[in-house]
Amino acid sequence: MAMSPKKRRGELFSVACPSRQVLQNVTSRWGVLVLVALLEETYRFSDLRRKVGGVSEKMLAQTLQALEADGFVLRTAYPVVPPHVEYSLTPMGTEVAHEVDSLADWIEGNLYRIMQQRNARSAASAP
Amino acid sequence: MAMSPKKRRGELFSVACPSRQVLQNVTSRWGVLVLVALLEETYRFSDLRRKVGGVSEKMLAQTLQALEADGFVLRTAYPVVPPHVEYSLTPMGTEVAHEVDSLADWIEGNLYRIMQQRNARSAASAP
DNA sequence: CAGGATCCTAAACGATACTG
DNA sequence: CAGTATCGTTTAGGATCCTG
Repeated sequence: MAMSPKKRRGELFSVACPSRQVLQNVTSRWGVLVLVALLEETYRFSDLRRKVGGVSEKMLAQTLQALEADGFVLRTAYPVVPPHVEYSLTPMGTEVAHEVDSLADWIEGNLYRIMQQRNARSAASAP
Repeated sequence: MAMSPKKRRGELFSVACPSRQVLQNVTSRWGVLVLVALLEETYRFSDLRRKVGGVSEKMLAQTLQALEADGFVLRTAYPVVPPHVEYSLTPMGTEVAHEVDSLADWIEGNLYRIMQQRNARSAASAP
């Protein structure tokens, strides 16, 4: 793991930075959930759809394709009938997934705190 | 700080999980950039708008309000004319921002790898 | 300067139906 | 089963004008 003594960021704030698209794929509404789910285990399409509550077929397919194109998700299709397709994380995908997982973890772990903050504010502005 | 030895997640996959909304605010297109920017320093509205390339007034205001409601961003208005408003991170905001920053860092640091993966795939599917 | 109000377009999203 | 195709709805997002 590289240790940079200095933060060398600035590209991200540029309109044309390619990182932005990747960031969008990874942090999209369903992208986050798919990555976290696949971190636990390999899933078939339908199982993943059941796992990730609320996702439509279309969005799941779309999300998986984007993540696959970025090299984060590996799609393995077994030539049988009926079709059997498995989705898993690539080594690179596992790395991002850990980052995303860490963020999701923080939020879930601090949800109570966040909610209190929220209530405190609405109470203050609505006496 | 609580130390849970086990991963206690699953709520996140539920359609009604409140974490999802917070996650959306934090990982939204502009939310990420705002958090990372404010991690470096405090910004005024217009300066932040210049810093975050491509954001419109409306979206910046909207993003800041969402992050403020979640208790991540502190809005400080000085009663002078013309108006002077500063945005900074709350202690809690600093914590999430570090998570987000870590993710953004990973992506920027691995962008070359990701792009190569992408090119390798499009070359493979288009001979 | 910091936004709110308004209007409008493009994109995201979801439900359903259909196919290999 | 694992999608694709189509359609209608909703939301995100941007441009512009306006005000304290």
